[in-house]
Amino acid sequence: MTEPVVTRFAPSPTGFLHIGGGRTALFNWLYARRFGGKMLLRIEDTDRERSTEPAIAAIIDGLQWLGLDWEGEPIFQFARAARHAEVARQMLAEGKAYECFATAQELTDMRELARAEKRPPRYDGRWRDRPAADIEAAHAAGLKPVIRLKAPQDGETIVEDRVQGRVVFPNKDLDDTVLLRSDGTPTYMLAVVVDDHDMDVTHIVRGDDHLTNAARQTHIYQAMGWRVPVMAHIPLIHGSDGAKLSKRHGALGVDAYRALGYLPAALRNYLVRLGWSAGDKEIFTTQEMIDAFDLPQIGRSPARFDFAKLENINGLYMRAMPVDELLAALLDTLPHLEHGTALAAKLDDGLRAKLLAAMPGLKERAKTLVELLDGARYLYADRPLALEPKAKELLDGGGRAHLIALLPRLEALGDWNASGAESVVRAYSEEIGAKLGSVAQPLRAALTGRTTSPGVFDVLETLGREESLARLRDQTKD
RNA sequence: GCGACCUUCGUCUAUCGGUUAGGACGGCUGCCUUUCACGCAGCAAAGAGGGGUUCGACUCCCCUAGGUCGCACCA
Repeated sequence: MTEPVVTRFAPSPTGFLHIGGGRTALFNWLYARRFGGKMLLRIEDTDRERSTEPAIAAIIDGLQWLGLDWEGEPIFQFARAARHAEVARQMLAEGKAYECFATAQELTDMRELARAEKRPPRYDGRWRDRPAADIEAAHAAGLKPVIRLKAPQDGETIVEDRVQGRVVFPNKDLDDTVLLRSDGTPTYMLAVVVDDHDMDVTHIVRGDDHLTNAARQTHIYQAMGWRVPVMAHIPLIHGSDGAKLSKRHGALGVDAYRALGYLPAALRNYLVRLGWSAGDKEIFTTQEMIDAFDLPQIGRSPARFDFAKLENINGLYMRAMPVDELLAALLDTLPHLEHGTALAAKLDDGLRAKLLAAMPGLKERAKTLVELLDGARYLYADRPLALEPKAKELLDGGGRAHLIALLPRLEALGDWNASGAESVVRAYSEEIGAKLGSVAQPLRAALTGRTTSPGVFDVLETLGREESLARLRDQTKD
């Protein structure tokens, strides 16, 4: 029996949950699910200057919207500062760490000198082996030291990464990491290691921007005699031009994807295939993802974010979704959609029924909820309808005559439904020897104000007799 | 500057020394059709460059180029 898998998602609340973070969370979540373990959420808020409450709320909201849950309450790293300091002091007592009184100015000079000599900027270890007397003197002078790790100076540190492979770092390239600042607060490097250890994290899955940190953190694990968790550093997501992901590329908060009308299940499906694959399979249910997910299938090269593909997958999900569920998803998302309030304000049982009736025709024509909402506008537009320019042209260019001719025939229609309306319109167009399109298009223009919509006969049916005829009369007047 | 990592169609990817290098998105044709979509059928499109190793390299090794990340008392 192996120990249970514990993964964690550990965002710093200095901004919103962006798309790369969302994917990292998804991978952690999937891995935990796959192996019957759990995912923890840790908010890395030790940077008091930049951490904000709204960011914390946005991250939690983003994860929930994406459908990714975590075990227990979120752990706030800052709240554990005393424990982190305790570990630093323990390392100091054990000689695994030392006090360093180098001033900010000294450190800056050190870096500039290194740069001038074309060496990598690195702390030179000037307090590493100072006699006790020097340290006492510095204390006596009222100086506040940082605690630095006494990292190995020779040999190499090996990170056995499950995605990147065996990565070797010469120890001479890694300097003595600061563990505790001079004000007594822990650094990220210390806090992460202590927390991952205390939380019994077995697998660390994070962006490969942390790969070199992994070597430094390995030193801390070794100094404490703790077992190093399995590491998996996944490549970052890039923008469509291969450069760093920017706003323009999709480096938006996940809440922005909700506002753009993407379904969480579709976004998950898109994200899981960015950097991970299982043969040629493209579409996965959540369960299929869980069953197929594992670390070896994660690629080592960065992927570019592609809105077109996301849109395609979202369209696939929308079309596959039962109409009542899709409608529910649309209505739930209304507060987040740009023109959502217009529909929300008019929503009643009648409109709800019309939306549901129109949904089969609507969902074939939309790739996002935004497009779905837009496509549904004719259902609740106020009379007389504002006509789009092309729709107006259609009526002015001879279409109105057809409406005038059709109006009495439609008024005479017994049962008001799509097939009945179709017979009437077809009979008329045959009578006058016109193509069906030449009659159907003006009809559509008058009924929806547009030149594209679901099938006109379906439009007539869902709109109902009164509304349909009224809209036609509106357009025959002038 | 130093270090690490990456490099298959425009994009996401399959391939785990032997394939006509496959799939998906996007693009283009066509079919369907009352519009727009959907759907269906088809077409074009790739191993960064150069050296090795091998009977045989997309696959292994080296170099070059390009890209990304990292090098804080930030996380």
